[in-house]
Parts: sequence; structure tokens; C-alpha cells
Amino acid sequence: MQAAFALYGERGFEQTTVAEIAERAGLTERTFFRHFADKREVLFAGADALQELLVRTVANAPETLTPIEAAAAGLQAAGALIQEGGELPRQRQDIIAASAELRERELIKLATLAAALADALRGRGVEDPAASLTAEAAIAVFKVAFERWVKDTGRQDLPRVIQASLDELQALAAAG
Amino acid sequence: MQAAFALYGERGFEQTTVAEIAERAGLTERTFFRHFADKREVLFAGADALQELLVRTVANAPETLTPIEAAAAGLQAAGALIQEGGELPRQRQDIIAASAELRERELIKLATLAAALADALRGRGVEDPAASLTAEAAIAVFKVAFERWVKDTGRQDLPRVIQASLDELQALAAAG
DNA sequence: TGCTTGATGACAGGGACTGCCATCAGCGTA
DNA sequence: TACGCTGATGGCAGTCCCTGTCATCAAGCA
Repeated sequence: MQAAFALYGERGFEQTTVAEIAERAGLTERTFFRHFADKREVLFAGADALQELLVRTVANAPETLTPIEAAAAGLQAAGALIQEGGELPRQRQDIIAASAELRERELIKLATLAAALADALRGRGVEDPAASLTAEAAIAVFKVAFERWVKDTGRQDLPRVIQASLDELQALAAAG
Repeated sequence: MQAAFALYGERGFEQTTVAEIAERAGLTERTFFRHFADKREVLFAGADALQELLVRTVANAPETLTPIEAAAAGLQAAGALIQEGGELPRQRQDIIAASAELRERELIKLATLAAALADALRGRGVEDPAASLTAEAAIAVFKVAFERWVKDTGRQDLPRVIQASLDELQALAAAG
């Protein structure tokens, strides 16, 4: 992982071969593919933990919360976890933004997150399509908020940016 | 395109080689790659036209419409265009749903659509992050509505499903 | 007739990924 | 201690996606 991160950062994702990563890590190419399903997956190793936290937070949120509030609680928790990574998430995002292939992979991770969130909402008794809609909209808010947070040089609080984005979307929905 | 569609449908996307597609089409592999950037792109040839229609509809919508209403108009137009395809969109979606690679590609097409929609909204004077949020939420609504429409055996009207989904999200937002 | 242009074929090659078998260290057990 | 098991790794062959390059060839035009 460290070797891959370094090389992707230095010369870009597409310009890095798996053989080079393996060499820097002191392993063979074959061993790399035993640890990671493919060349991109290295950058998304933490996605499972994030999803688990999101789902758990939503499941354990007070019953009195509306679907959107429950989803929001999950997003905040996820945002807080990301923020713990310090500068790493931003570096990671730079690498991803520079490669179409990696952006594809990121999107499917977010879609998986949305599906898991919808599941968690259904677990709270939310019916479809409300569960799917809430989940997809929540992930959309997360996307926009995260993007803003990454670009932001002032190091704002990510959970706060998420909440602000959600509030703004609700205002737009009310006006539209 | 016809050869690819047929083969992807018959034996699945991953189990089809480009050589086979080329052979059935009476061409060489090299020629295939002159027409399509990669093996997946065959299934997304109509994406450009869809995006252009979406953007044009939003740009030409009455100035009095709110951002969400303008976005909704664009989605409706896109939905109507898809519906013209008859059974093809559903077959296409079956193929895509069966392959993780293809789902990735579809997601990036939707993300591109969202970016274009956000641009169109900015062209109407909508500021960021309102433009991005509206666009992402709109595409989320489109995703859910399209999915429901594809699964639906009663052949509902796609624009109508889109409108219903949007209404439901607005109700959820108001309640949350 | 000769020239240009666009589409295609042919070929070599790089790089991602997989399947298969060999090796080898650690570890429990007789 | 010797033995066997297991999990991680190396090595290697092979498939397939995709690209660069050059040759060919038909269509249109001067």
C-alpha cells in the first residue's frame, strides 16, 4: 500500500506498473494480486470500515429520527472518520481525481455505500422507494460536501460541511 | 454494436472477447478499437445525445422555474428519449447489471451527466453549491426512478416515474 | 492518370490479471 | 526430534485488453 501510494503520487496511476509497486515493496507481482483484487483497489482499502461505521451509526440512531436525520447521522460519523486521516484523504483524492479509471472505482464504492445506507434505513422500517431515495440523496450530499472539503484550504470541519450541504439541499427542495 | 450487444446478451460481458465481436461483425479487433475507446463503451454510445438533450432542455426552460423545476424538466426530457428506445434500454440494463465493470462505467456516465447538469444550472444563474447539490440530487432521483422503471413489468411512463420520485424526495426533505 | 484522404488490415508489444505448481517458514502433534 | 499441516510467497505460462506503427485499398478529386 505504501509503495503504491508513493508511486501513484509520484508519476501518476496510469504510468505506474504493478511490477514497479511490487519491486518497491520487495514482493512479486503475483503477491500484489493476492492482496488486492486489482491495481485500483489499493486506494480503497478503507472503504469497508467506512461503510460499516455508516451502517452501524444509522442502525443505532434514535428511533425518533426521520430517515433523513438518521442518514445525516451516518454521514457525520463517516465524515468524522475521514477527517481523522489528516492529510492522507486529500492526497488520496488528488490521485483519484487525476485518473478516470480511479474515479470510476470511487463512484462504485459510493454506490455501494448508498445501497448499504438504503438497507440500513429499511432496517429502521423505512419503505421503498423512500429508503433508496433518501440514501441516494444523502450520498449525493456527501459527495458534494467531501469535494468542497477537499478543495478547501481552510481545513473546515467535514461533518459541519456535510450538515451545511444537507441543510442547503433541504432549502432547495422546499423552494422547488 | 449489434454484434457486441448480441454476444454480451448471449454469454455475458466478461465472457465475450473483442476478437469474437470483431469476427461476428466481419471486422478485425483493431477496427473495433477505432470505433470504441474500449470494450465497454459500445453500450454507452447514446450517452452523448442524452446529455445534450438534458442540457438543452435545462438551458431553454422558462426563467421562472426554480433550479429543481428546471432540472426536473431536463430529466423528463431525458426520460422520454430513453422510453423511445422501447425494449432496448431494458436489455441494455440487464447486460450492465450483470457486470461490475459495466456498472462502473454507467456510474461515471451518470456523474458526467450530473456535472453537465450543474453547468447548465449555473448557466441559469444558480450559484454553487446550490447548482452541484441540485444536479447531484436530480441525478440520484433519476437513478432510482430509472431502476424502478426497468424492473417494472407494467410499462409505466418513465417521465411520470421520475416526477413521482422527485415529489417523494421533496416530501422526505420537508419532513426531515 | 495521379494525388489525397479515410477506413481498414496486419503485426508486434506492453501491461493487467489468472491458474497452476513448487517452495518454505511457522506451528502443532506424536 | 521428526512429521505433517497450513498459509504466504515465488515462478511461470498464458489470456485478453489495448496501443503504436506501417501497409493497403477504395473513393473522390484535380
